[in-house]
Amino acid sequence: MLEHMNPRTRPSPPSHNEAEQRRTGRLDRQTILDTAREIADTDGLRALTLRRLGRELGVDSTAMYRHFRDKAELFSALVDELFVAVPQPDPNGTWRENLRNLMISWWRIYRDHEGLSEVMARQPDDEPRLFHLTEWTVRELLRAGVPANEIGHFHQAIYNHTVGSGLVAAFSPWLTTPEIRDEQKRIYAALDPGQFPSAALAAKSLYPETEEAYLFSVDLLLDAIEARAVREGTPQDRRTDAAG
Amino acid sequence: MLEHMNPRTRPSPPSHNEAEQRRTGRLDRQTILDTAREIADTDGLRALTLRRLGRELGVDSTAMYRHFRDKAELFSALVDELFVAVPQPDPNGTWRENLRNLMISWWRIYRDHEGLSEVMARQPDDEPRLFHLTEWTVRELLRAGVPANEIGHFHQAIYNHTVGSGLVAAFSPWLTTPEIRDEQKRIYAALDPGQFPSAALAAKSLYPETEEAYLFSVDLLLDAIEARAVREGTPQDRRTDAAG
DNA sequence: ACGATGATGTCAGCACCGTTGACATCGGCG
DNA sequence: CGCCGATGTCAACGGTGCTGACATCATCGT
Repeated sequence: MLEHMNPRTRPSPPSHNEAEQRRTGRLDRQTILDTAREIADTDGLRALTLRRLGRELGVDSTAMYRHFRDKAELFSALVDELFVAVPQPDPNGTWRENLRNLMISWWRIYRDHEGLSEVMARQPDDEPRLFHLTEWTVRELLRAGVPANEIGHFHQAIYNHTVGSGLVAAFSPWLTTPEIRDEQKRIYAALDPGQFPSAALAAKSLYPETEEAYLFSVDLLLDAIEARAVREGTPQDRRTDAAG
Repeated sequence: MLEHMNPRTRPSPPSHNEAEQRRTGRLDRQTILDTAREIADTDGLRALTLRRLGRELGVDSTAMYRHFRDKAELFSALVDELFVAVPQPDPNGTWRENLRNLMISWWRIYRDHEGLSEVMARQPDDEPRLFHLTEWTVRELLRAGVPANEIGHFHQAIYNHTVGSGLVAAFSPWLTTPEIRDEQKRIYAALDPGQFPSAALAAKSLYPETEEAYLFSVDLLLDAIEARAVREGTPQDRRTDAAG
């Protein structure tokens, strides 16, 4: 499969001394990744081009090919880095606290890196990072009392809501940028009550602050999970052993 | 603002006779839109280029500029068309039925047009179509008993979940394509139970069928909304008058 | 009937994109 | 010292959205 790599890319030192710096060029996988992330965070995904990256690094636009097979591999490494920001659940926390914290820190990665959210969401689910996220989510669901054979639906609901809300926020400046939110509020307040009575009535409450709204929806979902888990599975909170 | 349009684009006949066909060229806004949607549905968003569109229509790649100011306007018209597929809520239905149907048909648009889902999500919220969707959602929430000043959070939860799940599905072939789903199931079943005990335990239930999983999450969310609405607002189901 | 007019499609070409093959450089090692 | 491999550069390819100049051609007022 990977026996004949791109001869251009010879990424890692052939397991020489590990900590040894490849003092070869001014370029460096990590430097490239840092700059790339900065560009994406600042100016969005479309601005993250190899030419821009090269300009930013004072290097030719094709120099990156010595460190990454192609742009896709660069993206992959980029999001791998981001997901380390999701902390391991606290073994002493309740399942609900842990699930809540998981959903929040996960979502915050999307919020903090809007430009890369699309790339994160497209990253396939067989990466080690995502294995951990799944493991943690499933563990807490089991602790909540969800039967093992129903975990999939609950897990999917959480995944969809978390990643989905992250994507929506990243794609919807009118939900996240305060000035645009205010503008939208004004638009809805000025709606014709004859045509849109309900929206006009609730106009003042529409377009709430982004994180506050997400936290609300997380608690909403956790309420439902709790109710279902109690109804369908073992009600009490169990320790980490999930052998039931 | 629009006083001096792109001289190239002279889109609508100057309100001549309305139903009169502009028998001018072989091209036509509607024909372009149909072909564009077909390309996006078949081969994805990246395949939808002006050159491909022109080739498909037997026309130069720049001919579309006579009917759309630019590609963004074409996209905008494209998604405007798609949202008509969300049917108006049944006045005789309960709020829960109506909200459920709304969330399902909305989501199905994303599922049925994966290639355009990204474009749909980026579409700003001040389009007439979205006004209607907001109006309908808010109306049902009011009927559910949610107080007007808390509608925003509930509405945002529904919007995030619906659009978010649609985006996730569109971005995650490993969740939607049956063969890839099975492959993923196998990967999780073969996980090291020492390292990922919970995930290994629930492996068989992970990666459920896409629509079934979404329906589950919808009911989950509606459960929570119902519980909260009853707790915080007027419990009973009211008729369409939202003047409370 | 006819010529003006304006709508529509075509063409060449711009700047930008990711990517490749050939080349220059340069440092460390035998 | 001299090799050689790793790294960066250069020119170029085919792709993208888009523009200005041009050609065509139906319609309409005279």
